[in-house]
Amino acid sequence: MSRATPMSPVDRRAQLLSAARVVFAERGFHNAGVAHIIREAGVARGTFYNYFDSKRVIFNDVLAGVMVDLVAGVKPIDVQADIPTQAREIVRAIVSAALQPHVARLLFAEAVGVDAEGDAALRDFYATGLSRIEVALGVGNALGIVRDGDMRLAARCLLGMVKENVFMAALLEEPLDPDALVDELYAFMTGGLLRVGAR
Amino acid sequence: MSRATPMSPVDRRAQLLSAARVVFAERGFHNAGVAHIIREAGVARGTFYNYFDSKRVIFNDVLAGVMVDLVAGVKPIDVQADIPTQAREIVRAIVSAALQPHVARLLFAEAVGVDAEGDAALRDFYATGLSRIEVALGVGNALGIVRDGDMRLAARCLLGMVKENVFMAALLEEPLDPDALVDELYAFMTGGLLRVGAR
Amino acid sequence: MSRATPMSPVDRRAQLLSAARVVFAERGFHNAGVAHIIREAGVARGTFYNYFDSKRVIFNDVLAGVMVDLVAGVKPIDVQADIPTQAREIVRAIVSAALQPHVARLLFAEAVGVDAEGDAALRDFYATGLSRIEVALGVGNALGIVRDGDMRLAARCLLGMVKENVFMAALLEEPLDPDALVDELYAFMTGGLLRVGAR
Amino acid sequence: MSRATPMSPVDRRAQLLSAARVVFAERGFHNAGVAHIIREAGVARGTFYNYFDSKRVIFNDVLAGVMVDLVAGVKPIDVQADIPTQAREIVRAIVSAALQPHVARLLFAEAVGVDAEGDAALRDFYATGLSRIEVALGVGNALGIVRDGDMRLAARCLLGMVKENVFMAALLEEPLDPDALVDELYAFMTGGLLRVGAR
DNA sequence: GATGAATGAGGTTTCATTCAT
DNA sequence: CATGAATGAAACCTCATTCAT
Repeated sequence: MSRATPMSPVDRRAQLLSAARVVFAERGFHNAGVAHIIREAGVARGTFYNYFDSKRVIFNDVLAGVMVDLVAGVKPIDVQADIPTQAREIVRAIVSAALQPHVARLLFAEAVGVDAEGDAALRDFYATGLSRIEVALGVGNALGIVRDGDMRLAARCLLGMVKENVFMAALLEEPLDPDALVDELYAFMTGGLLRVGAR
Repeated sequence: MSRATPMSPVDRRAQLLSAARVVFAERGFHNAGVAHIIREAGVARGTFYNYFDSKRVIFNDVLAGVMVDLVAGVKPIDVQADIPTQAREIVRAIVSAALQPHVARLLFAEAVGVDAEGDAALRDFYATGLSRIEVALGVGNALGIVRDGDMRLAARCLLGMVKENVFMAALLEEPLDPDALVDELYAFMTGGLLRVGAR
Repeated sequence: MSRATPMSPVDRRAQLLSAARVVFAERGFHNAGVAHIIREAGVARGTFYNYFDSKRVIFNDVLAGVMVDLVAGVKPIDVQADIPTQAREIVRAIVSAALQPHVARLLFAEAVGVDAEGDAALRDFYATGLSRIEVALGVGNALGIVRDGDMRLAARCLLGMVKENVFMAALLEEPLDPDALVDELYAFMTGGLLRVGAR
Repeated sequence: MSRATPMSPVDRRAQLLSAARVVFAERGFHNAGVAHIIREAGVARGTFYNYFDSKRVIFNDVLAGVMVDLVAGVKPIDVQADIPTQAREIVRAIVSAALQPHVARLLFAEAVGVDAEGDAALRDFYATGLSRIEVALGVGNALGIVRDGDMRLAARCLLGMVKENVFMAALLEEPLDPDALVDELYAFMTGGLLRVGAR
C-alpha cells in the first residue's frame, strides 16, 4: 500500500486532531471509532497510535482545543470602559465560537460521562469559566451595576441561557443568528422578562 | 444460582425499569451494560430480554419515564389567578423533579447521540416543552405581563437557566436548594441582572 | 391466564405432535423454536415438557410419523401378479405421501445433521427402505425381469429419482403431478433415456 | 496466545474459507460456530471478522466455492463427437467433485433452510444445472439420441440418481467407487432397469 | 396436569489496541 | 515513521429447559 507523505510529527498530530474533531463532532465520542478518524485523516491504524495513546486521549485533546477556541474571544473586563458593550462582546464571542459546526454537541453532551477523568476535566473547565463570570458579577455588584443576589446561581443562569440556545440550534440543526440571541440575552439581563411593575 | 421468586410481569417490568434508571443515571447509556442492570435487579440475563427487546428499548422507556416525571408537576396556567406565583410553582416543580438523583445527567447529557431515533425523541420532548413555554409567554405578552421580544429565544433562555443549574449541581454532586434557585430565577425574570438605568 | 381444556394425555400428545409437524415442516428443525410449537398448539411452555423431554425428541417423533406415512402405501410385491403395475403403485404411493406439504424438505434436508443420534435414525430408515428395494430388485433379477447390475446402486438410483423430483418441487414450491412423474419414472425404468442402439 | 504470523489478506481469506469448508461439512451450518472455524484456522475471533461479515456470509462463500468445483468439470457437449462417452465424462466429473470429503452433505442437506436468501441461491444453482441438463436432453432428443418424454422430469431424475448415491455414501461414510456408479448410471440411461420385453 | 416466569450457557459481533514487517 | 493484519475482552442477544405456583 502506498505510504502517506512523510510529515513533521507536529503536522501529523495536528492533522489527526483536526480529523478527530470533525469525526467526534459528527458522531460523538461513543459512536465514533478510531477507524473513522484514520479514514478521515487518510492514515493507517498504527500511525494513529504513534501519536495518541488512546481514543480517550485524542478526545481529551480535541475537547481542550474546543475549549481554548471558546475562551479565546473572552477578554478581561475593563472597568473603565463601557460595561454593557463589553458584555455584549463577550457573549458574541462565545456564541460565535460555540456555533462552529457541532461544537455545541461535543461540549454539552458528548463530553459528559466518557469517564471519570473526562468528567473532572469538564468540571474544571466549567468551574473556571463560571467562577470568572461570578467574579465579574461580584465586581459589577460592588460597582452598583449588578443587582444583589446569589452570584453563583446567576452566573449559571447566564451560562445556561447561552448553552441552551446554542444546544437547541445544534440539536434541531437550525441556524442561529448570534445578533438576535445577543439582543435577547441583553434584554434579559437588563430587564428580565416579566413586567411585574406593570401589574 | 438460586432462582428469583416469580413475580407478576407488571412488577418485574417496573423493577427492571427502576434498576435501569439507576444504572443509566450512574453510568450513562454507553458505559452501562445489560449486565449492570440485571445485577442491580438481581435477575438473570434472559429475564431481562423477556421484558425488553434490547438495551436501547429499555433506555427509551427509562427516558420516557423521566420525562413524564419532569412534566408531571407542570399545571396549565390559570390566567385568573396570580401569575408570578404560578410561575414560581412551575419552576419549583420542574426543579424538584430534575433534582431526583441523576435525572439531570440522564436527560441533559446521556440521552444525546445514542442514535438517530433517540435524538428524534429528545427533540420532540424539548420541542413540546419549549413550545408550551413559548405559548405561555405569548399569552403573557398579550396580557401585558411579558415584555416584547423573541419568545422562542426567551423560552430557551428560561429552560437553559434551569437546566444549567440542575446540571451543574449534578456534575459537581453538589446539593441545590430549589428555593434559592427559584428566588434567583424569579429575580432574573422580573428584573434581569444589570441595573443599566443606574449607570 | 385461562387454562386449556383438559385433555386426555394421548390426545394432548397427538395435538402437540401435529402442531410440531406443521411447524417443523414450515421452518425446519433449527429455525423452529419450542415457542412456535406451543403457539401453534395453544399450550403453555411447561405443558410441552410434560409430554416431550426435548425439542429433539419431538422432532424425532415427528420424523418417525412421517416415515410411517411414507411407507404405509408400500405393499410387499406379489410375484404372481403383474409386476410393472405393482411397481407403478408403489411409486405412486411414495410420491403421494412425500408430496404432503413440506414433508420432502423435512425428510430430505432438515433431518440431516441435527445430531448423531438423529443421523443414525435416518440411516436406519434409508437402509431399511433401500435394502427392501434391493431385495425386490434381486428377486426380479432372478425372475429375469430385472437386468443384471449392482442392485445396491440401482436401488439408490431409483430412490434418488423420486427424492429429487419431490425435493425440487418442494424447493421451487411448484406443483408436481404424481402421474406424470410415475410415467416418466416408469419410462426410465423400462427403457432408460438414451437410444444408443439408434445411433 | 501467541500471535499468528501476518499473512497476505488473500491467503488468509483462502485459509479461513478452507477451514470453514471443513467445519461446515463436518458439523453443518447450525451446529458449527465461528469458534470452530477459528480454532480450525488457528486464528483469533477478530481476525475472522476482518475477512467475513458474518457466519452466514462465509457459509455462502463456501457454498459458492463448492458449486464452482462441482461444475468445473462439466464441459459443453460437442455434438460432433461421441455423445455417450461425453456423458460418461460429465457424470464422472460431477461424481468425483461431489465425493470430495463432505461436499455432498454440505450441498444436499446443510444448505437447505439456512435462510430465505440461502434457499434462493440454492434454487438458482440447481435451476441452472437442471436447465442445462434439460437443454442437453432436448438437443439429444432432436438428434434422435434421447427418447421422448418430459425432459424436465428426466433431468431431475438424472440429477437425483447422482445425488442420492453420493449422499448415501456420505451418510453411511462408505466409500463410493465412481467407476461403478458411472457404469450403473450409464446402464440405467441406456436401457433402464426392467426388461419389460422379456416378459 | 397446566402454567409461564426465570434461567444461563452459548452464540454472534464489535472495536480499541498491539506489534511484526 | 508508517503500515495494517491480528488480537481478544467484552458487549449484545437467543432459546431450550426448569420449576414454583
